[in-house]
Amino acid sequence: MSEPARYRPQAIEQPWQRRWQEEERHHTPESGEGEPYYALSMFPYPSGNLHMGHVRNYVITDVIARVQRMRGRRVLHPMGWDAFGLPAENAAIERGVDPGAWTDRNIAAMRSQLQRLGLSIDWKREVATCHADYYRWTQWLFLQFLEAGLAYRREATVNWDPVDQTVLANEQVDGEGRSWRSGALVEKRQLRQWFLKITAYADQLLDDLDQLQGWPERVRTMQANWIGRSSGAELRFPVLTAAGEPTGETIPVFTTRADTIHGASYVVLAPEHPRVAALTTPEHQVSVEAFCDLVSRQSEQERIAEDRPKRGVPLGTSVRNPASGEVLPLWIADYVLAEYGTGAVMGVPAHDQRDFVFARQYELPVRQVIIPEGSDEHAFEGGAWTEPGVLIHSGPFDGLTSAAARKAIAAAAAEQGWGEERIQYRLRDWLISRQRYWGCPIPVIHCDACGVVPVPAEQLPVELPRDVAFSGKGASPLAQLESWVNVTCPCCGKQARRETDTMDTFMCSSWYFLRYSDPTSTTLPFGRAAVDSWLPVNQYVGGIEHAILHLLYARFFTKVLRDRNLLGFDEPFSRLLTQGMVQGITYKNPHTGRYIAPTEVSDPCDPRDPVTGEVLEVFYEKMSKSKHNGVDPAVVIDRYGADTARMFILFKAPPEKDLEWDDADVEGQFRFLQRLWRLVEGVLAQGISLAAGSPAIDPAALSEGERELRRAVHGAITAIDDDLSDGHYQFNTAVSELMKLSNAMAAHLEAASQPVALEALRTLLLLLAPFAPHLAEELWHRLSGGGSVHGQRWPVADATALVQDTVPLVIQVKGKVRGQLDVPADADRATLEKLALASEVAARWLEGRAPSRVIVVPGKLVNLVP
RNA sequence: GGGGGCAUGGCGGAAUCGGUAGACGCAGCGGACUUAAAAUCCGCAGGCUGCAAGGCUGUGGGGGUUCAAGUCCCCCUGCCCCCA
Repeated sequence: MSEPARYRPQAIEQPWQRRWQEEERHHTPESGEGEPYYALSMFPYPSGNLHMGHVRNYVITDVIARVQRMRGRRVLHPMGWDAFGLPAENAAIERGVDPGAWTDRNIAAMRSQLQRLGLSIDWKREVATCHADYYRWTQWLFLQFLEAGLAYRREATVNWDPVDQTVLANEQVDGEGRSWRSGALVEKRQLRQWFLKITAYADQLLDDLDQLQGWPERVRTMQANWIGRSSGAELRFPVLTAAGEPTGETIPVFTTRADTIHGASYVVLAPEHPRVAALTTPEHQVSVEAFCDLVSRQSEQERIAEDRPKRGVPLGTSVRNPASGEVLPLWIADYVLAEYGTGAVMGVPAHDQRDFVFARQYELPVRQVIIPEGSDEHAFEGGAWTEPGVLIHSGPFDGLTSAAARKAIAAAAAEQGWGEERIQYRLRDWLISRQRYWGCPIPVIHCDACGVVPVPAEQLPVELPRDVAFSGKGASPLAQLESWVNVTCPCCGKQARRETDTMDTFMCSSWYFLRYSDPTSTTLPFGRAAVDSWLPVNQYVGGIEHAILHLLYARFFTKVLRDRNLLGFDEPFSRLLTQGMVQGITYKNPHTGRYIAPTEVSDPCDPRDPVTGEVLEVFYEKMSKSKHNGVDPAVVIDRYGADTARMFILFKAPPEKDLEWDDADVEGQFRFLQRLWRLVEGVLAQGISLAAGSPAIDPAALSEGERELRRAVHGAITAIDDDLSDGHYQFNTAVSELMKLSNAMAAHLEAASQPVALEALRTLLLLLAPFAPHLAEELWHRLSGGGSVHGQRWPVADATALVQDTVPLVIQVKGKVRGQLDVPADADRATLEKLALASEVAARWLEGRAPSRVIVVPGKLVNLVP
């Protein structure tokens, strides 16, 4: 007899991948039987290197897609590339390569790495946001926003690198406010930029979170907090002349604590507030300008952190408290932000901690107007009293509770014309302008005569020019390219200039999931029928780092496009799974702070610095180059095959949790697949084949071992169905069920009759197929299964196979387990009680006394309480 | 500072509705096979105690509800995330 073939994934995986591709096995059925199912992974940035986080993401989605196919659904499982962004432009600046060519090379490299994982992706629907046939429609959608009045331009603050003379993205500014490239201290500059009016949808984005029951609670909470709806009042403080007469101008402030207005002892504007210069008296001009200059160099984080000192200067002008009539000084301070609310607040030191700190610093009066309910005035050693209470020193409002006073004061303000109730959001409009080359050009033209003119739809796309010089300095490369900038106005035909800003890449990723439904459309970004039939996405899978921005923007786009009649649903993603990080074992020298590569650690049980011999810290952290703790998926696949990598990553941790990469566990997973291979080799040697189909099983004629095997088979189906049910995916326990089934088969298969053995083998391979698609296919083929294992129907559990004659019954005495009894599975409560009382255990522990109480849980236990 | 989450063997993790804690795997130990090793197969395994049967104890700590608590309630400690 010849040596049985060994499991060599390297020999079977690529041939099957090629064959699946030839058979177009993963193409999306546009019509036919079965409900549509849309399984989607967040698309990657094409860095050129696939990392383990990607692998985890795409394998999870792939298992879901494969199971749904076997359950008879028509599955859309696409992939694409979030392909605009800074790295390509940096490569251009540093190495002179063309960003487009660089990106395309990376896409090709990552696509082939992804394909090695055996993912059931329909590559015919691939999109790349940097290709003109895609960004043409990003531009078209921008024009929809413009037409709807949801895109507008205004002055906003940008990070300005004074050395490179260029605008920086927030990510390019480090924690100390320095440019990542030049190291210069970054300045704030005002620039006219494009915004999308996401605040117009704030209420819907908040309210519709209730529809998203298939999303993790914490993601919904994070979005709700980000939107930050708060109800309060806008109150207007009249500006006074030096002589104390009203000028007619008022300063509007937003507050959630209108009840404290009588405690206001000053009013503060943000340093960027547009009225600052006009409201500064000549003698304060120098100090105000100096202060504004200082603040412009601070990050927002520094400005509003509660533990930082608050700084400010007076403008010299006074305002009148509209409630008390009192004259108050007008200040500017770093802790007030121009972007939030009205860019002005009333300072109430007694009842707001930041105002309190500020008032102490500048010796402004602290006046208490709220006291704790049922108490006297209290002293302020600790700081402000910020809880609600009862009003004092508040004229007609004395004695009201905070809640009642907020209503009453807002009502009085409305009646007297100095304010009204108002809803305020923390959410700000979305700044989409980037002064960068490698992004989607904003399709508008600036004409001296006609103003902002949208590029006519038939002239789209506005293509990125290819003949560009990248210096990394000065204005965006687009703005420096006169031949591109100078155009004629589509309206009047006169000389005009192109918009040179490109879009935030979040624009491109806010609709790619819609494009997959109709990826080749040349008349619209997607057809209405196609988008409505595939969406909303049944299951979206991606990292928690996108919990706020990407998911919020995608929801916003969906709602706007719905209102433009381009699609017919409210929310894009029905279910969301946020997978955890993949962490690598990390060695660090606690004294030098240096990270040591695992290959340099000679003894992992006693890890020491290879140079100094010091004992190293060992922990798990997100894989990254700088920490030398990364594991290359390609290396793992080369060594063990894609199936082992897939199985390991699914088995090692539940999907939402962080996963600690462990080579020994990978090895263990490989051993499991080898055992399956040997199991099948063993039955092949006996001449067993699946070609005969599924011969009938006579339940009455089964041996005890056969019945046990069938219990394992159908128990596995039941358990895995449960583990893979919508919204509570537990791939780790599903894999462990496969292991249990394989263990049971190893014990009972040889002695089993052919029909029972065939049922077990068939089921094992079907259940394995979504997890280890190559091995399942190969074994299916070797057993002459006929067709592809991936074209088979998901198995259905036979409940009668799970039935047992006797079941173990636990005997408890006063809640403690004292013994076990085999009892008939169908015994009723009275019988169980009788059997328990008659047991040896009862006799021993009750010592002849009758129990005062007996609790019977059929199928589980009897608890005897003395 | 506010909001949310988590804490189970040496390790990763299981455990429907409160009902046998530790499934499955890794590492470990013992045995078989082998000249030997690897691979493979069989077995053991929370801790303490006992020759054994067994007993006691045990899900970060403390209290509570219950016949019964990893699971529910209150307090505390530690870690993580988000917003400040």
